[in-house]
Amino acid sequence: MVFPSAKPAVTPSPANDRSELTGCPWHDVKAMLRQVGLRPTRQRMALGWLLFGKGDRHLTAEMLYEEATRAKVPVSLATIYNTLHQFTEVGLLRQVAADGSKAYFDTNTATHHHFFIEGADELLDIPGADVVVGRTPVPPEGFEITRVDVVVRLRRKS
Amino acid sequence: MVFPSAKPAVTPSPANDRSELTGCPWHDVKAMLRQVGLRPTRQRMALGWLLFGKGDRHLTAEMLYEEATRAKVPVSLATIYNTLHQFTEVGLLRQVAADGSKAYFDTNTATHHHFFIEGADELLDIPGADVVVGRTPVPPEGFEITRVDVVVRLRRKS
DNA sequence: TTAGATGCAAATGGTTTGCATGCGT
DNA sequence: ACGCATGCAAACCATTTGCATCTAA
Repeated sequence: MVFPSAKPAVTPSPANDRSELTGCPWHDVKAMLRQVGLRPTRQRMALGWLLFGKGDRHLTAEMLYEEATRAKVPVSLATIYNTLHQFTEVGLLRQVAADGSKAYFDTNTATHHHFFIEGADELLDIPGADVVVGRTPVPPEGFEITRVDVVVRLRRKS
Repeated sequence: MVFPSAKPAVTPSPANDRSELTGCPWHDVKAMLRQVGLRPTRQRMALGWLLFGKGDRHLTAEMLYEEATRAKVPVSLATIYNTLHQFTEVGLLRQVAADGSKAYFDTNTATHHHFFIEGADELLDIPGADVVVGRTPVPPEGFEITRVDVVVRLRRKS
């Protein structure tokens, strides 16, 4: 898995500025794609709609693929991966390495952290500033911090 | 990748109690294996020696495999994986999901966190209590925290 | 002797790639 | 029309599994 988190966004305008959004999903998604410099194609529109149409979500490629299929949107898995990565590069999504085996994509790109439910492999946002990283550690000489990931692993109480 | 972190150790005795260790690597490893209830076989001895013979380390299966090969220790990759997981189950190692693509095994099983150097895919211990998780978040009803993982992602300064 | 350990090779699962075809602009 | 997007299948990589063979107790 490659984290493109350090790459510059395609456009200089902040990808999270959704001020243009009106409430009409199709118009919104098209505007959003234009804003970040991605061609509003059929499948990108549909995936954007699925991803951003219902609040904050944590999805794997496979999940989104099934959802698209269920919604009768014809998309190949390869395109799902492409789209997920492109959206991540422009800052519409954030990739999370919770469990090592698969990549999760979070529609919430604000700074926040996660619960990870072992076994169920489910990812949950930790509300608010519920985890305070007290003192940010000093990086080694010559390095700078790109991100701090906190994953609180959970298991069902016995 | 499956985290066996919730599994009980094979023996009730604390796996990290290395009080029996003397300084002689071979004797030490044998004692360590006996202590956790694992048969001291040729390859487990060799791998234990490679893993614990030189301070705290962060290894992937592939790295350990190459190291063993270089050291003229005949081991198959499958055995490397088996051994790494067994050692983890008994608490001699800790599995870290830094980058999502491969599993790292840390010989330091004490509570601590990591730097992850993007690109180089290198894992470093964050010294001391250099990251303080201020307020541990309240887990959802019915769940308990098994572990808190903090990964500070780094990139070379421009 | 015998349960457990090992090695090999094949199977898996998630993800990526190459290339011919399709579709926005 | 042009060039980026898409779909498909094959390629990839880390990891796991099945099974025959070995080996520590």
